[in-house]
Amino acid sequence: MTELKSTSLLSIGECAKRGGVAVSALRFYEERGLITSLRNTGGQRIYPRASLRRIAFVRAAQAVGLSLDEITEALTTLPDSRTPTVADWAKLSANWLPTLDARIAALVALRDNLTSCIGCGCLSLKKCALYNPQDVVALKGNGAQILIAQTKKVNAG
Amino acid sequence: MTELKSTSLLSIGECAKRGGVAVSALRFYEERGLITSLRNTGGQRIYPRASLRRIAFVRAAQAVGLSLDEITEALTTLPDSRTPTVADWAKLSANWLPTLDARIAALVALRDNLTSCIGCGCLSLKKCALYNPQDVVALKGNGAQILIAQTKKVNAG
DNA sequence: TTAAAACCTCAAGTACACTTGAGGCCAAGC
DNA sequence: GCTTGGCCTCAAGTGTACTTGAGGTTTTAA
Repeated sequence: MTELKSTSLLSIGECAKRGGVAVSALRFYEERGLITSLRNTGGQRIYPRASLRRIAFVRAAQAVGLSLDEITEALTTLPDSRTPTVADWAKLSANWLPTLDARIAALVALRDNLTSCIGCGCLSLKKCALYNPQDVVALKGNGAQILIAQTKKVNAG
Repeated sequence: MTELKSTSLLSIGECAKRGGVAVSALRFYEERGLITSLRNTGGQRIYPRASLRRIAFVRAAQAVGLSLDEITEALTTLPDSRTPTVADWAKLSANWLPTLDARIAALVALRDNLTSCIGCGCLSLKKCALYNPQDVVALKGNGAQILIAQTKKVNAG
């Protein structure tokens, strides 16, 4: 119920609600350097409205499959000295397109392989996605590894 | 090295190599009830060749985005009393198609939204994927949250 | 025969992204 | 003024999916 001001300043609770994240997540993001906050005289966090876009970026980037470390790195390319413009954000987001495309392509390939396997009963064939680990491993390669949670390190041995 | 027999029995190391997983992962899968093993006289695990398909299923299911719990549940529908047939596996895999399709659709939607946002500079609009938390939240819903799950960095060798 | 490689169990550790809890301060409404 | 709820910090806990380590046994190759 805290409106703070009718201006563009938000309390952490308001910011969390509007940003679609938990209050604890905002504190965590700040600790990780993903977002920043100002403080009021009582020491409580206040956020300019522009923070919402930054939060939205973080969430969208997570949906694309980036880790918080990667997102942090991406955010460092934003200007420190001024509020980022639409063009700044667009530039960042454009970087996701190849990743997204790759992720989509990998899933489509898996689906198509499954479909053909199921249709033709070829499950025992080497090229079957179900039988050939390489097909699945390929999904983990450069940029798509998020598809399999906790990818282990590949033992070069 | 370890050929055990030229029959269809595999040591855990062989099984891991052929299945594309780590030895420790096989032990972990067994502990979780995802796979089973026999033992030789010395107490070491041996696997029938059919285990490879089960392992492949687990890995493919992970790529689809299922958790180990979900995979365990799916596997319980397989017959206990006999080695699963191609039809058994095909039936299980067919269940993934809707999930896969949904996952693909969500990513495509995100990509298209980004593309149009970037193209038209609409980043401030309510319907922008970058600005509207709901769009991102939808990607996390039921069964798709793995897309946002942990990314562990792979030291590319 | 013997040394190394592979395997065993059990416990603890790792990584990510948060959440929860304890103990206490600040701000708004009645 | 007082209560209530939001907010604060710091530490510890959660869930997933494994990996790593210690200490010891079995198997295999020379």
